[in-house]
Amino acid sequence: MVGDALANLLGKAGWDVTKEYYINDAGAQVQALAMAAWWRYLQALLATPEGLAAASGATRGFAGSARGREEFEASFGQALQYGGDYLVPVGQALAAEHGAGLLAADGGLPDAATLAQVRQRTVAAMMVEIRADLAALGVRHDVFISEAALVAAGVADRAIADLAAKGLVYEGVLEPPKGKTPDDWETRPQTLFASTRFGDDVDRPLRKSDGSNTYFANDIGNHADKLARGFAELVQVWGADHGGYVKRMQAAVAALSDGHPVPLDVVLTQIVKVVKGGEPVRMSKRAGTYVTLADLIEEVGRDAVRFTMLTRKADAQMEFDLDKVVEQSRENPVFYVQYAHARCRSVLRSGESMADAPADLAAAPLESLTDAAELALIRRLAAWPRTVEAAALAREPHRIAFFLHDLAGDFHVLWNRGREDTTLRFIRGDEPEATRARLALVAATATVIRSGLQVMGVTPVEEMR
RNA sequence: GCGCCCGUAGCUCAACCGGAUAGAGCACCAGACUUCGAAUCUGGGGGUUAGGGGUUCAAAUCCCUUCGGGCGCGCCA
Repeated sequence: MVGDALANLLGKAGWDVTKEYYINDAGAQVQALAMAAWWRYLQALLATPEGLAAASGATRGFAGSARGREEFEASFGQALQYGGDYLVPVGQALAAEHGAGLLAADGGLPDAATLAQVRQRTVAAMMVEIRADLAALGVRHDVFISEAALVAAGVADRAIADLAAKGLVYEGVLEPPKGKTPDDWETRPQTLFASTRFGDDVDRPLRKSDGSNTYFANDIGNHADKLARGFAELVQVWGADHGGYVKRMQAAVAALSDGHPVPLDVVLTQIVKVVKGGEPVRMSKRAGTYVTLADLIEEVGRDAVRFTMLTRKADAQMEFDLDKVVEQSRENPVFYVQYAHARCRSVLRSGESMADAPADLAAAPLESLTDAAELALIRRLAAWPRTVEAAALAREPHRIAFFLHDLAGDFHVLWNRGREDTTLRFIRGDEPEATRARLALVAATATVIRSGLQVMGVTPVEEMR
């Protein structure tokens, strides 16, 4: 959400923005995920007579068991890292699509090619879920980048070769971290990137002991790819748990883009702590307290979720109290702003339906707008371009939310002044020129609110009902 | 042990990256609907900006320190 709003904000401020999503579909973690999916595949397959008939070797032993996680690990001598139910449908799909075709000939574990097939299917299924969540949030990306595809295309290796050509890659030994030395620490030479030359605290490994790339190495490829596509500035939005990762990536980008430096800004967002009635909510399906983004959006609505999330600095620790958000959904500031917009539109509709509806509001003379409340609103509107620019430069979309709240407040005040003093109403039959000026002011207010809500990805409603 | 982020009203958060009396919302109290829609408005109580020290004409903001919270610290992603 922060990235989406920030991209919108930069676009509003005049940048030509491309929103990209990096899919971490390579590495040991994903390999482990694929293995778990294969386990689910066996469960689905062996539930059929054909599947049972095709089983041999270790698979046969597994077929005769309760087919749980422990039985799988015992039969194949393979530890599973993922036990969640969410891979069950993936396993069923694999069984339906391939039948017994994904079984190993010797009845053991699948070979590399088969596992790669499973991995691809699994990642695709996960991405369907992620895209659904993104869509529910109203987040759209222009580009999806696959880590595995970049690696396969040799992008990461070329980027590292580029760094090596600059003399920034060497074989070396890292000191163990002070204080808490891991039990299994053993000193060994590694392929390192000299990130300390660009302000990092220590040099960082590029290869694992088995020779494959670290996550960092592949991510260097990811950034090299962005540089190659000619972006003048890079902005990343990461969770706060990646804070220690910022310096090394900035070092890598600085090294890759020397000669034509491209800045890399990293916006860190704190993990949202979900709270219900003062107690932290555990993400546990078993305890029945599992809370997904989809649940949240369904309960309070997309606009309220987005506005609440975006009405705070990204790097502040925050609590999201479910009870309060649901209970206060009526009092949520988002409705305050949307109500102001709806009132603007209501007035403008009335203006248009007048017998002698004033035309060409943009050219209306504004001298008649002299009331303190009118001037306050005008001043606020005049600050809009500056606010957008400052918020964009600071990478702080939350400033837009606060601006909109203040702007809506100014408008509501003016509206209520008109209830006490009828000469301050927007539409006055006896004063066509004053009406024209005020409708111009209302139109400008509506335009700015609409523009700001667009940045936040919140709907500017025509009426509240 | 080291590094990064943070600590502001009872609660959730602001404060235009050194400026004037630190502001909103929620909650609480008291008022305003024969209105272009009261999902709004008006007024009120509530702060030693975690504590201490320093720099400055000026500090929530910068520096030091103590306390408290979050995150991170090779072959995870």
